[in-house]
Amino acid sequence: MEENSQSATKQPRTERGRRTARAILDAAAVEFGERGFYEASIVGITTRAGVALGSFYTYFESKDAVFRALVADMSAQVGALGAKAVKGVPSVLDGERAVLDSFIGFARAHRELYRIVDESEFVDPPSYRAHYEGAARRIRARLEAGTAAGELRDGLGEVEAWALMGMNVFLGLRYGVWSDDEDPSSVATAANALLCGGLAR
Amino acid sequence: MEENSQSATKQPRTERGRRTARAILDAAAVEFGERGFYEASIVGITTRAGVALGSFYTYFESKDAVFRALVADMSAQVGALGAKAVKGVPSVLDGERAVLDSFIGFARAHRELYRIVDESEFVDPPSYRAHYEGAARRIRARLEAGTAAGELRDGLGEVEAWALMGMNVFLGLRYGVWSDDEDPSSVATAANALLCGGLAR
Amino acid sequence: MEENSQSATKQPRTERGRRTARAILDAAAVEFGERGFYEASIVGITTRAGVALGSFYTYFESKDAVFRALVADMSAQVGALGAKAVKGVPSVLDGERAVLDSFIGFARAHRELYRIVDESEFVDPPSYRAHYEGAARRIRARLEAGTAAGELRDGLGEVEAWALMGMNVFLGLRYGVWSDDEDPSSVATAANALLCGGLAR
Amino acid sequence: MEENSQSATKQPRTERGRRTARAILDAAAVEFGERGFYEASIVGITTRAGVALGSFYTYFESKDAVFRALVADMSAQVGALGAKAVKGVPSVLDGERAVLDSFIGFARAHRELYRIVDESEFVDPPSYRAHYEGAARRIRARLEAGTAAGELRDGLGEVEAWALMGMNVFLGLRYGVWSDDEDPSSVATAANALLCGGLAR
DNA sequence: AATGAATGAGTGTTCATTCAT
DNA sequence: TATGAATGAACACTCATTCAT
Repeated sequence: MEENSQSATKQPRTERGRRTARAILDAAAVEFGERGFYEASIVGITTRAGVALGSFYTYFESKDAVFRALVADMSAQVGALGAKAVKGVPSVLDGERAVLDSFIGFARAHRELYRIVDESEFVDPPSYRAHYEGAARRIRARLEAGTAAGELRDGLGEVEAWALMGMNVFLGLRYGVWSDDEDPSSVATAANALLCGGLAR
Repeated sequence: MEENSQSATKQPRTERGRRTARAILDAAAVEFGERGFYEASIVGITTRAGVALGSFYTYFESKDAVFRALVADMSAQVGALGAKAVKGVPSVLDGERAVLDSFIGFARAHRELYRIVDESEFVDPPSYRAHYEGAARRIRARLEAGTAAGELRDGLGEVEAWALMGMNVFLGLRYGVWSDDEDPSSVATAANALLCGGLAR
Repeated sequence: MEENSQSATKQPRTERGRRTARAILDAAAVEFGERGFYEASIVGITTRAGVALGSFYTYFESKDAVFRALVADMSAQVGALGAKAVKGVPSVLDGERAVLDSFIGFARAHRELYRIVDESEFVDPPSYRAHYEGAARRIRARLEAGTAAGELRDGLGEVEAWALMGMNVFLGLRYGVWSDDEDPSSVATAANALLCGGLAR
Repeated sequence: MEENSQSATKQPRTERGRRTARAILDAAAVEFGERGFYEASIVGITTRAGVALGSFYTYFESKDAVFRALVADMSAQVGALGAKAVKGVPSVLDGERAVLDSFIGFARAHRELYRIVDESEFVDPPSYRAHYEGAARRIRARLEAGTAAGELRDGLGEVEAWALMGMNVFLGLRYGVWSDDEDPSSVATAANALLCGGLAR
């Protein structure tokens, strides 16, 4: 749980409060990840967190509010992950491979990611849009930097960013969440070949 | 609504029954599309369909059952759409462009598509997997045919199919459902350039 | 239960439905009368009515809605009672005595009256105002008719109507609801003497 | 807030404690007056009082207890008000006019009076009875004194006391709490005319 | 086939009260 | 004394599903 989950939460004023709030947020990630937003229940969350039902409402406005906090948090984690992956990699294309590689690994370690982020399309559409528009913006910035640096061709923009994001998301689902038996870096390499030179002979 | 929605439905025996069942299924598509599975209600569906609440259960086992029928139906429509788009197009790459082009148009005309198909990830995971695995299989078959025909390079397989599918899905969301102001064929052309030769200079 | 309780209720379409709705409304009068609005519960009502919890919501929007319906109903009953009491009595002062007499009797027979009408001051102030403003209006009309007929003195208006209403309400509470041991007509006679000639020697 | 609110309160031992207790009691009057007993909350009270939630229980047993303390307090204030109004007025009838006059003024200045006293009918019936039985007793004593003094006729008793009290209560509600646009003394004069000589021509 | 009344399990949320600090 | 975190009982309301007509 990173540090940007303050939205819609009632800030704890003591250390003990901080621990409780954290326990609830972590438990919520597990509960939502396992059962989905609608099947999840507040008692389910508080039971997992080992606190009383009422304590939930000491720290969160509502079921929706924790969910939103969680989406925002995961969104931030994914963003940070990408930034870290490209850090220090001079080639944009290599950087994108690293991004996908680490993303697949992350999806494996956080199988709740898709359950939560994707369900925000139904629970809180603004969160969903914010997540994907933010990710697309970051990818686009990287592509444009690649063009500026002479590594990538001209004219790259939003369409290419969304195409690349779509690739990553589906490969993360298929090879991160749905199965463990492919090596993330082979998948990333294969996808990267497409980015580098396309599919044509 | 196409004709393959028999799964989990109780087949009507009279013409009147057929009309009622159809009215309910169409209404369900609207209700689920507008409100999502969990917010949708059976009364909402029957009210839209102009029939009594009880009539719903004359034709469908349960709320889940209509939903599954709907997903299967849309999945089939999308499949048929792709098949139609590539029909008679000799080049695989051109075919893929046509697929994306028509898919964006379809998403615009059927904004409920994503609301329904994507939500099956939470409502009925098998439907969701079936939808995407089926689509990936069809794309893969086309790519392999391209390789066999000498148009595409060797070694294309599942990864490329999923990458391509992810591109299409996200471009359909971004340029089909979320906004109308780009020309589908320009989007398809830009994405196709990526497929043809990648992003590198 | 009189016939003006349609407000905020979902009208039953069958005879069976009508019976159920009536049973719920009657049970609500008992429950609210015994426990007060806030201590009363919907299960308490439906249990008394011998129907399932859900059936409550088939006929009433909410807990507030039944309560409002009940207040309106009782208000109408009290109004009708007064009209009936003065009917055919030529003297206004005699009529007012008859009104109080029958009102005390009514309060005895319907001990829930005060619990319900008075609590509307807190649950639904508009209902409360409507009840008392309506009653005051009717009393005032009778007083003015008395003046016009030469029986009562000039200048009688709202103040006298409210004064008279206050008397009746408190005597109804004291001698109707709180104790049975005074004869309603003696009370009414004593109060009427005050109306006729005041308290002075 | 007068000084007789000790019932069911835990007496503060320090000056600081006394201030806190007073702040809470005053805040409770406002909270109950604005929101009614059931909608009022302890946090609402402590927030208004500017103290921590827990401090409430340092000075009061329970929510009911503050409420009872408040009712007792207001009851005493109203009683004192009446005593003061008749003080030094030789005529009982003039005294009663003065009582009503000052009572309407008091109701204007303390709009929470009715909200609190009347709601005790539902929250704590003994408080309610005590309030009205006490007031009736005092009125009755004044009337009997009037009879003894030869100013009022014989046979005045409980019925007349309750009648008079009912008048006052409803006129206080109508012209004190619900509207400001009548002059309290005109209202009191009109009501007094009724007491003096009745309504007949 | 069609209708709509009846059912009751399920759950989010509130809030008085307790208690460790 | 003062604080505010923790507790959990209680309840209104929803809605999928059943079933008598």
